Amino acid sequence: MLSKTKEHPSAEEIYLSVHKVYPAIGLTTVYRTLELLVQNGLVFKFDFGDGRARFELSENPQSIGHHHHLVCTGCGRIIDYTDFIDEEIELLKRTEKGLSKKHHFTIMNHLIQFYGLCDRCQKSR
Amino acid sequence: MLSKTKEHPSAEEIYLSVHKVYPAIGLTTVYRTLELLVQNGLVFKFDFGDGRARFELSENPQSIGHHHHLVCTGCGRIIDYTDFIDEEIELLKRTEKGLSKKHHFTIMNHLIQFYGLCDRCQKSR
DNA sequence: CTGGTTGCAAACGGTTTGCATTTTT
DNA sequence: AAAAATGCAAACCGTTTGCAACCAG
Repeated sequence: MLSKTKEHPSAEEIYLSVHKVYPAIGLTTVYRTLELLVQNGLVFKFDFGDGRARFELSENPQSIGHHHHLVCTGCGRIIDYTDFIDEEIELLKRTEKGLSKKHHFTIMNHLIQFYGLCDRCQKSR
Repeated sequence: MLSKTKEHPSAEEIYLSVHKVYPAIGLTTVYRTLELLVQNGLVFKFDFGDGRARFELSENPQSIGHHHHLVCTGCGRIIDYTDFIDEEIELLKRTEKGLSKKHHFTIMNHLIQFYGLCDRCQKSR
């Protein structure tokens, strides 16, 4: 029913792609369905601060599901990085385990973002 | 000019508190000023996915400026945690250094969020 | 006089909601 | 027939923008 068309599709992008297959479906239904899926942990909802929510299926193999970004606070550019992931994952696993136990949370995903200024924005000041 | 009234105040909360001191100021000016400050790296802008942006001064001593949260995807509850921070900081410092060099980013802050279901939301399903 | 800052009100854009209709059981 | 799901249009709400008034140099 939900095809994975993009890395982090927005609700509207999901609507458009689903609409191709089921032209009868409306944007409202997409929103309502997404809300359900998110509440049941089947889909994750992220917010990169660009005004629209992003969604992603959580059925991925473990190796995926890491959301590590560099966000430029000057121009809003977002860079996905994959460096140092191994070390990070190792620590994150431990941290998740500890946090789950202590706060009685079932952790299903995580988001790591570094904020700063990209090369372009550093020069332009 | 900007008083630090809360951990992560929204634009409107900032407006209200500034407005008490300078009743002449308008919400628009707050937004415009915040945008400037964010672009110059003096203030950080976060998004917890609740529809409004959150801001925080970046003039803090280094030990602060860590934004580590547990976010419940069921009910939206946000828990600030401080466990495992030391280990994380150690890794983050290394990661930041590497990323800065490789992507020519000046990293000034970071955000770590774990998504999952809190104890309440696990039961209610 | 010129350029920048401000507040107000209107516009904007993604998301949510009310409600009548359709579908499902 | 009752309950659930759907689409449409309107409402919502945080944020942005156009514009005229105001202020600074």
